Amino acid sequence: MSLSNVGLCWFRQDLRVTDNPALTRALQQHTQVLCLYVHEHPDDPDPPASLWWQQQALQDLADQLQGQLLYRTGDIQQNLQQIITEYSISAVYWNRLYDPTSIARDTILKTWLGEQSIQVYSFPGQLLFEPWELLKQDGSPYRVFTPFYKACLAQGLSDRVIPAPDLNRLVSVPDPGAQITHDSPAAAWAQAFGDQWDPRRQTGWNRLAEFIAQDMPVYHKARDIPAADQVSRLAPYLHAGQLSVREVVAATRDQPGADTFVRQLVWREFAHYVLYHWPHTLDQPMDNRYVHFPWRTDPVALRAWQCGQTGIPLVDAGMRQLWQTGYLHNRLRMVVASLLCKHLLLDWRAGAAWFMYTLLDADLANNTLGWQWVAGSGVDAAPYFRIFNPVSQGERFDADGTYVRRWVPELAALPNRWIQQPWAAPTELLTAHGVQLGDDYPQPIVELAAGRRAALAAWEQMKALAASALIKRS
DNA sequence: TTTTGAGTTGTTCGA
DNA sequence: GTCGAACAACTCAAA
Repeated sequence: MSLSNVGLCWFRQDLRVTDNPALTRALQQHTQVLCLYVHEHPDDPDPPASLWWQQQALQDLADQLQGQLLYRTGDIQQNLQQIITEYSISAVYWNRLYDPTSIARDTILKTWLGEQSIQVYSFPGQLLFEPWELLKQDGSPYRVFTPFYKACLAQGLSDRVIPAPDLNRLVSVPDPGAQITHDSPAAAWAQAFGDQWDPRRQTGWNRLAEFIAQDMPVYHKARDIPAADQVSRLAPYLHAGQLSVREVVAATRDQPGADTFVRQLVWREFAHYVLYHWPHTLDQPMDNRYVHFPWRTDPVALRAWQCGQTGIPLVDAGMRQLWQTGYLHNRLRMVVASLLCKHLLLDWRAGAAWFMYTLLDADLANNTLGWQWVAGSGVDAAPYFRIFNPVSQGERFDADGTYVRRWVPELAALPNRWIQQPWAAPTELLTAHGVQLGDDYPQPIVELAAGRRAALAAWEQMKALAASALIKRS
């Protein structure tokens, strides 16, 4: 096989052919293009749920490339070195990522490739705006969502989508029909995902059309009702880059309800923007005072939360939905996170790690922003006094208990009056409906009013500690 | 330059 | 039962 003028398109979180600037440009510049994916950390003994999605998405991408996707595992630099020689690569193309680990890696690779006279071209593919494009008048980055959102709208949300290129000049790879082999989460766990989700791009695209027609017109209200499930469910497709955010914006443009939905897409944008400008927020609070927050360590409570055994029905329903489906409705993400950080005073980073492990859409930037928001330590965070009461939330957003009954079947027989707070129900009523608290269903792990007071007290304590630390320093 | 008002997602208390 | 106020501190943009 003679190869000349070969470009390498390195796929990362852009597992698509349409609206893929790196792939399109590589095909414009080269007579032949090699498509590559490298799974950098194989042999993870306990892979997260999102690896299941990634594996399926890769297989789907390989199908779209008529099998011509070179799949490798292990160190990226070593793989590139070998591939460059083997395939006579003269230039490398990729779409940019904005998390600190990827930036550090890509920077090193760019220098290293340059030293070998290999051209490197990187492109904007993951976001609507490059994070350094949107700044305040004074040249510094936005810290508040709404001004950021307005700035995005003022710039105009691009809906220019690059059509799928002609793929008949891809380099043939050995064994193109081979399955993408990947370490995947435990078989039984993955099985449950397969029952719920189809990670192929076309399915995501179909879901988008369905969402726009059926759900987006009422999205502003219905998105808060977890049982209604009238949300897009596109996050995993967006995270893997099977759909580009520009495609989604373009499809929703001028359709009823688009404003509210696009605002959510801008939140995704803001999350990546914040992580780019303040990479330390990955595990450090944006608000310095929170360095002094008195987080507790309580593995038993953390485990109860993870397993959906807190004895608080709405929270347990959410945590079970998360574990069983790799997905959690947005409102429940807030409710369960608030219970962990506020009532239980457990470190948001423990909750964030669990979400990253269990969510099929596990996205570092979105997850970090969300948790810091709930904890109160982040950019434009929830005020300290906003403590979600899972009973009130249940009565407001799951008034007929549909969602709780779906995921906490042991309580299904209880009347609406008590479904959100079985501990308050008369014992004889519980007995009559076959519920023995502490036996069929746990006693609540925390008394909600006391937990709220403890959270407010912890906040006062943090303030005092932060103030005295400030005095000591000055 | 200074001031002002608003800022994703809530709860409780008291009138 | 309903309703408004209070709950910090800071950022940002417009007036």
